[in-house]
Amino acid sequence: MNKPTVHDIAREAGVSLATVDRVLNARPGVRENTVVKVQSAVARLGYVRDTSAANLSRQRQYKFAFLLPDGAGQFAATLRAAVREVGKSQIADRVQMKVHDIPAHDPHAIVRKLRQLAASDLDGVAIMAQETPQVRDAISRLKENGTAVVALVSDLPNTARDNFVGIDNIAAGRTAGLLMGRFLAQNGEILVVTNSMQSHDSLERRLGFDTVLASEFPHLTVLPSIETFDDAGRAARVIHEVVTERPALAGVYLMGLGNAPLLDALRGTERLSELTVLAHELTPATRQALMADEIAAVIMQDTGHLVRSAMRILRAVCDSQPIFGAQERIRIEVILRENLP
Amino acid sequence: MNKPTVHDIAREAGVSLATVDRVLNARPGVRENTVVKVQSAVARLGYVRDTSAANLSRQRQYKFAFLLPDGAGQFAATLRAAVREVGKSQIADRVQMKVHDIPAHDPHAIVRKLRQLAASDLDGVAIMAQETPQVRDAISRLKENGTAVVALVSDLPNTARDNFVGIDNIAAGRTAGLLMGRFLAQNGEILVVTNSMQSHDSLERRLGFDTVLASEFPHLTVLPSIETFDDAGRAARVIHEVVTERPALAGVYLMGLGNAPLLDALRGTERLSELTVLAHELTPATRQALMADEIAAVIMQDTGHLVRSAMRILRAVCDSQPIFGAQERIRIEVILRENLP
DNA sequence: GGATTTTTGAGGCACGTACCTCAGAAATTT
DNA sequence: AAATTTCTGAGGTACGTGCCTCAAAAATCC
Repeated sequence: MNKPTVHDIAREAGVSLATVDRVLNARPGVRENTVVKVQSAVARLGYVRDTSAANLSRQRQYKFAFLLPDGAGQFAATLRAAVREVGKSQIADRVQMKVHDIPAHDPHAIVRKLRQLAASDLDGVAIMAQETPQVRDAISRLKENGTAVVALVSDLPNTARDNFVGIDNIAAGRTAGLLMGRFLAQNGEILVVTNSMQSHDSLERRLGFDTVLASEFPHLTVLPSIETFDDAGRAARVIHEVVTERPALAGVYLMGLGNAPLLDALRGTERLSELTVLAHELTPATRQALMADEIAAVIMQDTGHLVRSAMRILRAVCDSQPIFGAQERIRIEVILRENLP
Repeated sequence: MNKPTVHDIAREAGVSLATVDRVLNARPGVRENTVVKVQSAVARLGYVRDTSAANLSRQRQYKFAFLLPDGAGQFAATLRAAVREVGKSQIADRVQMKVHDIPAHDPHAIVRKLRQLAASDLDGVAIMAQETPQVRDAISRLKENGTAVVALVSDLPNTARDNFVGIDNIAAGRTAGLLMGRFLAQNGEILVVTNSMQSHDSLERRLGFDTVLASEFPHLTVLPSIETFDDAGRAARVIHEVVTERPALAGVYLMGLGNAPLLDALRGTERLSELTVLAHELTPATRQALMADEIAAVIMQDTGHLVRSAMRILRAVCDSQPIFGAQERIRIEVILRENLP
């Protein structure tokens, strides 16, 4: 009752090992008739390719690069750590992962990096970046090169990327909206803050947030989004202005990355304790704010899942195997003070 | 710059392959001095054992059994499905997992099953059961037999089990308490329902729930727990009684398994829409209730993670390797209508 | 029916590790 | 210094699969 091997298949199908091998690896030179015989033997015996042996024999080494923005605060740092972590546990499985920093706001530098990587013998790239024409072109070039590409965290929908690994941002915005509505029973205004409304993510999150609040919690008014453009000073000024000038303010939705300075700015206004604050991504700053009851909830995506999923997808694309989309959907996690991981 | 192999280590350390092998597998017959030489070569070259090749060569087959209660409703069904799912994806990695049904309320039958399993050549057992003296003894016998044992979902703290795989139930109860408190701004009473307060899980969840509500939300009063003892008729009667006789009732916390009949009972009272309901575990029933806005939130543990974690721990115990506790901690997930997976 | 093409069989080497034996070197004891 | 014990080296086989070659068999075409 042992695990069947190719030998067993060969015997069962009444063919030779070579033929079984040809069928299993979809190599040409086997009659349709014989293919069926082998496949039915596979099905009958419940044969499953031993990936250990297969990888060993094939001597395959996957080389993947993770391109992460250098200035995106703690979230990118967590992601970097996750890549290293997953990478360590995967060297035994012949996967090599490397992090490359890219400047967040310099498309040309990103393109230079991508071109440089295209020259090396890379099997796949996971990239977290804003979509610009330059990046689009560079990704097309990578694909022509035969490199697998996935977009990480932020989708690049109009590029040649093979897949997107990240949460559904409309649903994330809807989740934030639902939480905000349930937490705030009284009338009030909601402030929405993001780095930049240029990015797909922010647009989608805002869309989801507004949709839920408008249809189900009409007692809450959502103010126009404030953009910080990664400028802590500017953020502090604008936040201070809104919080002091709007007594009806009841909630704040921090939609993007780089929450630490925004939380500091909110603390500076001395009204933080009366506000219901929602933020994205669990970082040291948001964790601390959660524990101090300054933030009501954090909506996050598990960086470990992100990295592992990206890796699995890159590998599947490299082996031109199908991708199980359902398995690769990244959860939108809601973290409160009491279920902090 | 390729992955170093044992050969490279041997060359680097100036010893033979056999010696490297003896050091790597902690076999006797190597001088301390030489051991150090080999280990430093390993460190220098960054050698990592190729698990594919190792497993292949060692020809190891792990055989694990998952003992799940037969009558625990949809959650157990989900768990069963997860075992099969994970099992399918793991046959390639030489892990064989099998589900065995055990009657939930018959300790003697459980013991019979365990004894029967102890006789077979099993490497590990994951078991979800209530702790009774009989079960305790049976687990001790399994351990003496050299079988790895983990408790699944419900801990068996006073047994010889190697580990517990499941959520921290006090924290889960606290999370429920926090959600209930935040969702309910007005005064009111909370009904808590469980199968049986005999189980560790229910006690711990109730403890966490009460602690948070008492200390932070004193405007809410928690009523004594109602036990259903898996009896749908009884549950419906008691729920109906409480809901109709207590106009101040504002929230319901369904703490245990078997939520479908309880939800039906609540629907029967026609007051469901004014109540804030929290439940555990995502099942078809709770999913549907979430989508219909009958339940405010579900607290769940990912069955896939449970099974995978149990599998990893069983394997680690079999290989007497260390267990990375942090990685194996099961998340307490909060699911709302909008972040349904 | 003969020539040609397609399909199949037999076998071998490789991958990196585990585990075995046996001889010989080195260290230790007598 | 001899005898004994403890280490070490050299070499082998095995695991299951991938991938290759070469010849033989079978099917197809003319």
